Amino acid sequence: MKIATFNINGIKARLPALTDWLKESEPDVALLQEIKSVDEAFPREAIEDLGYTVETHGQKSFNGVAILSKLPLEDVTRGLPGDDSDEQARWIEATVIGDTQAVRVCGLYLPNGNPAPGPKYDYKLAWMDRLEARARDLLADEMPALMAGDYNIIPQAEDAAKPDQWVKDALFLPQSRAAFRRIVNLGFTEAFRARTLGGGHYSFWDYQAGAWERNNGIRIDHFLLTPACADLMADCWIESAVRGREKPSDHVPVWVRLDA
DNA sequence: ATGGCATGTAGGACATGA
Repeated sequence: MKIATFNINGIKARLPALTDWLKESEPDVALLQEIKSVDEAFPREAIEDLGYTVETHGQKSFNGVAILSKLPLEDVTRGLPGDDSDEQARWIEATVIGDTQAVRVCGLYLPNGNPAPGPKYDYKLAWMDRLEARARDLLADEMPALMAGDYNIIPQAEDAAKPDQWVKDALFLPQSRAAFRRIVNLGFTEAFRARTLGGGHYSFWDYQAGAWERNNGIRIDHFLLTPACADLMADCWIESAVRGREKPSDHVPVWVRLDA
C-alpha cells in the first residue's frame, strides 16, 4: 500500500489541487493536515467520488486532520489522548486493512510553537509529551503502526537549506529536536532518513521571498514507523514537484510504500 | 532587523502559520 502525508493548508482553497493530485498519484491512504474546516463543511463527496473513504477531525478556521483511504478502515479515533481539555484538532488514527496486513495509521499536525519561549511553545512541548505516551503504546501493540504528518520539527541542520535562519525558531530549538529524538529513540524508524542521507531534501517552502524558486526549504513532514512496520517498508520519497504547481500548498506530499 | 505571502473569517483588518 502507498501512504502519503500532505499538509494541504486549507481544503477550501486546495480542493482542485488535492483532487488533481489524488487522481494522478493515487495514494491508497492520504493523511491530510490543516484542513481548516469543520467536519460538516468538508467537501467529502468530491473525494468519495474518487473512490475514497473520508474520515475527518476538523475545527473552525485552524488545524484539522483527515484520513482518505481506498482500503477499508476500522476503529477510527480522533484526538491525541492525555488532555481532555485540548480543543485543537491535530490527531486522527485508524486501522487500514491491507491486502496482506492490517496497519495502524496515525495522522498528526504537531503544534508550530512560535514564538518561543511562551505559552504556544509550552503547548508544543506538552503535546509532544502526550505524543511520546501514545508512541509507547503503539510500540507495545502487535499491529504494525506508523505516525505521519506535519511534525513542525527540523530534525537536523541538514534538513534546512539555511539552518542559521532557524536557530531561535520553535521548529529547530534544541529542546524541540530533543523531544523528537526521544520519540524516535523509543524504537521508531524515521522512514525518509532510513533510505536517503544528506541535505537538500525538503517538504516545506515558505510562500514568501521566493523560497521555492531559491530552494530555501525545510524538511518537517515525517513518517515514524514501529519496528514491525519498518520491516514492511519498501520505499520512502518526497513528491517535491507538487510545490511548483498552480496554487500549491506550502507543503508537499511525503510517501511510504509498505508491503502490506 | 523587518517583512515578504497565503488562508480563514468576515465583509475590514486581523490571527495564524513556519
